[in-house]
Amino acid sequence: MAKNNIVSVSVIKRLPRYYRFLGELKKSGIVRISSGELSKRMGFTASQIRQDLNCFGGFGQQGYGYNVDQLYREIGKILGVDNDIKAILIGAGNLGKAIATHMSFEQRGFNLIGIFDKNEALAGQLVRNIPVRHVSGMYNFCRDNSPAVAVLCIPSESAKEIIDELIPLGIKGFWNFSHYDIANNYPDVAVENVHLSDSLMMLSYRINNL
Amino acid sequence: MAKNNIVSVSVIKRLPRYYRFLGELKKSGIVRISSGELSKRMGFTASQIRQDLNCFGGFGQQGYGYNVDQLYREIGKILGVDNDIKAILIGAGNLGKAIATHMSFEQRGFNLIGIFDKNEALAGQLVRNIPVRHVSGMYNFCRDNSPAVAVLCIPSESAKEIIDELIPLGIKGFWNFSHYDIANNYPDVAVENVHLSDSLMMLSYRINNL
DNA sequence: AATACTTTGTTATATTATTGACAAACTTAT
DNA sequence: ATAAGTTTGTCAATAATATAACAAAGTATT
Repeated sequence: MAKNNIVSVSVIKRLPRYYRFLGELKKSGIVRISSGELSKRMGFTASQIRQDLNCFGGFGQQGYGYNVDQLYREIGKILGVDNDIKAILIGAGNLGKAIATHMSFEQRGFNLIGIFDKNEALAGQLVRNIPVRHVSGMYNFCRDNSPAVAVLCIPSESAKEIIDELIPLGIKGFWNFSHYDIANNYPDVAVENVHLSDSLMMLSYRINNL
Repeated sequence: MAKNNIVSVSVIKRLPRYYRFLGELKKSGIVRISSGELSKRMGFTASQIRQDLNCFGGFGQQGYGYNVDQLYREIGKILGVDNDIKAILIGAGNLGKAIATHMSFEQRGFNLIGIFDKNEALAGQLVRNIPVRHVSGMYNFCRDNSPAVAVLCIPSESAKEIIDELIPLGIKGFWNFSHYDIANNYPDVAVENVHLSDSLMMLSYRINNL
């Protein structure tokens, strides 16, 4: 009973959080939950929860609520956690290495298949059992393996150049940790900017205004 | 001419981005800019830019626009980039080490003074020239150095315990990379949740819905 | 089987955020 | 000094988002 209406970003942003909380509930052995109870635990209003979920279909049942396991899997499906999207990571500095080793890519529907850096000295080094390659090999690698996503852990100066190289190679999504703002003007390309510095500055603002 | 009205989060979220773009403009040697020109470069409407800036004061001048350097410094002041907030980091795993070495804390108003981990084996190891300490020493360290911010790079299981230990020790802000959702129910504590997994899942959603 | 209770899906309302419009104030050029 | 051209700050209009309200459809209990 999935609805084909365009779902607003405000709703999409909350989906991973639902997924996280439902995962916790599952672990606790809770099998059913009402929007009211979820509301108390998550800090959203029950009304918002029901409305959010209804963007994708009627997963609940009157008088009963939602089945935790079913809802968990439905949201997982919406978020594509069972996909197997091939991804490459560019920039094997501190952050790049940490993202490569720290993130559970498989659990989120991704498969990290290649790591690149412009520094020749890093070539051959293993990160998460993946050999770091020099960026000069990126073209051939993409042609042969056709990854769909690029994780950018590079300085902002290199960003535009790398992006312009990757899009013709078929990259459909960027997970961007660089300081550079990827303009959302590439058609049919998904962009998720992380901007850790922005986040830190917002914390700074909030502390100064407590 | 600063306004004391409560500024909405939607506005606050855009401030670091303004700061970033103004920094770039400064580097390019541009000394004045109109909201219209900024609008083209940043992808916000000119109206929004003017309204955002006016939450904090009238920084512009009719017929002229905004002075890039002045505006840059004003926003910097609002974001507290010249502060010297003492911070500690907990969790010296892959991500913790990367955040410690990668982030320009000083440029954002922070001063990283201590790193802690529950793993005894890491104790003494230098990260960004700061020795990793065992978490058992956190109490004394905070009493003696009174940091105001804690960067959490720990597993979600440990999060609640660590938070409950740190708040009585005077921590006023959390930069939270753990999977745990810090409820915003601690009075006078600022929280900035990063949730990289959520971000990755949103990218997944977007790619699946291109 | 009937009644009381729960809880959803959905529509209506309220709130918040963004965009548009324009007078007032300044700049620049003549 | 004057006139023409910019561009802000602000108010008004529109759009987006979140909350509240409630009938319909179920569950649980007797």
